Amino acid sequence: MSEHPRAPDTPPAANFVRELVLADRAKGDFGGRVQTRFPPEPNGYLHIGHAKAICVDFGIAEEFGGICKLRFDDTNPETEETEYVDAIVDDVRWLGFEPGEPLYASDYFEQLYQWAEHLIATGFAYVDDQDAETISAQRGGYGRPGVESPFRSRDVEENLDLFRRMRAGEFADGAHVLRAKADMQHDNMQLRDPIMYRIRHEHHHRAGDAWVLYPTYDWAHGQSDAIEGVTHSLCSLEFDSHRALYDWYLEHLPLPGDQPRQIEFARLELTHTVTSKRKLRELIDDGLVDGWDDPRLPTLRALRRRGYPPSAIREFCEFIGVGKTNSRHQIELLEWFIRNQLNRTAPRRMTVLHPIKLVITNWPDGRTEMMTLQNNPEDPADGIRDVPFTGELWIEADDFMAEPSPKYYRLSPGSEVRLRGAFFVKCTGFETDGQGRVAEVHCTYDPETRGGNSSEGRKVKATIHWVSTAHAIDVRVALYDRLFTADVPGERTGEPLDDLNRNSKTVVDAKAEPAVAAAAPGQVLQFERLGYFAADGAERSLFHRTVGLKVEWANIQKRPK
RNA sequence: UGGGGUGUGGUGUAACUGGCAACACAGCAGAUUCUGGAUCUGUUAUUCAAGGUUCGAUUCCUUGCACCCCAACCA
Repeated sequence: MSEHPRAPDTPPAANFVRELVLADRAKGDFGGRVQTRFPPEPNGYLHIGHAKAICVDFGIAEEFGGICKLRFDDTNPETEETEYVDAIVDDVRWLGFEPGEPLYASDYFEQLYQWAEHLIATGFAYVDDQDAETISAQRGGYGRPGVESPFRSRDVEENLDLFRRMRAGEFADGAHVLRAKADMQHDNMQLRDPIMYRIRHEHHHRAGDAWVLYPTYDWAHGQSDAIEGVTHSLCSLEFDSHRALYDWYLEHLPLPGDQPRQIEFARLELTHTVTSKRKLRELIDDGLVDGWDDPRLPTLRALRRRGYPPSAIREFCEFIGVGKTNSRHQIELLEWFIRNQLNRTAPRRMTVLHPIKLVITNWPDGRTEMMTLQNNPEDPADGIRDVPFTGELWIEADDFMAEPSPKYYRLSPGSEVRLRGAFFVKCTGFETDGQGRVAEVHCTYDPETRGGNSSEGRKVKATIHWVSTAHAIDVRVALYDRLFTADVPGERTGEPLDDLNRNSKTVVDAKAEPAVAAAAPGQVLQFERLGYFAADGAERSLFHRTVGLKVEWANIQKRPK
């Protein structure tokens, strides 16, 4: 792992979860043990928001010498699939954590059932015959008490009988539910006799057809924690009001060990993107992006394809900390961590995205010379390579201006620049095509500057990249812009898609130096002066722009004259 | 409408449980540079509001205000 931007000997940033765990240990709770879990529902792919949760869940456990397990919260057979299970395990591992053998809430269905009977027997649960609408209406509202179900006083024997027959499959979906007998007057709506079981004649991705009775999240979650020996059950803020119910269930059960503690923290949100499963799915289903691994998406699969190093994502997550404040981090900060990492590790190559021809008029006809360039000036250990140089090169269209604006110090008539690692060249003229666009730039080179330095100490203000036209290889480069133009997609209208950037992807045909052909699938290169680019995992010669370099020039142009 | 949570520069996060409000990103200025990158130096800017307690309040008290979550047989 690379070094953290924080000074190495400063203690880890304060973090309220860490402090709560510390306090529990000081009290001797849980026998000093720390165990957490990462509990995704296998109904979609993991995204950057999950990455933070994973870092927190695994991170806290690791920090205290405890363990963290991956548990699938697969209590709803309608939406869950094995495909997602495999992808999630894979993503967790890619991020850099060892999920071990995954656990499944569905493996606890029998124990959950037994505990449900225990609750019935002790008078804390009952079978309700009413439909969802009626139950919802009886629940009351904010500031209005609920009214009790007419089935609430059903006796234990009848409840037990009905519940067993529910399990046996005697009833249709929705005919009965099992409810906790808590408090219909409670200020916290979660405690107004919540549903524990619903009947679903549905195939389960793991349990198969063994059950028609499925536990709800609230009934399954804390109990699963208890079964596994979880000590600290970390979840996101919206479950705050569920904590009372989490505790209620646990307090009414003969637990095998200590009662786990739920702690809520703020999830990660980023500007210019969305993480809701519904929106993500919509983008894909409507063909607005090319699939779950489209590099514009915040899914882990997409970020991986785009070339984001997992270690940089982890550093980012550690850096932003853990708190209870709802907030949205600027995507620029994440990108800073990505660049910071890649700058040290990505080999440099030259690729011209928008080529125009540069002709060196005093270069000997037909001559090729090999220029030696460092693979990474930030890491001399990365070695050197030879790049073929000739009298006809591709250079970036942006690197020439027929009428240079103030402060522009690349190529323009009469100016001299350095061709990276090669020679100084002086512009002597240019040709335009029929529409007045620059088609070809002419220059002369100074043979005394071979390697890129003038012997008499002459300086140039700019260095540009180049590719010999005779040796260039053709590559396709996908340039990505923000998927959403607004910081907070949907903030104005309530509909994120209203802020969709319709031009978030541009694919250009580019010219690259020969060494680019050797890029391994997934490898990230720095195309000099342009940014970082990841070789596609499947399509050779396709590169995805991971992130651009910072462009000072853009700021210069923005400044008032 | 009842309950719960949260408010610190432009953004995000800290401040040893009352003692000079700090760090990072972004911005600006300069140095340096064979990437207008990176690096280095400097710099602008912050405690939701109003009261109170106190020698002293981001921290404690009171009252407001703003935002988020909760009335799925989703998680």
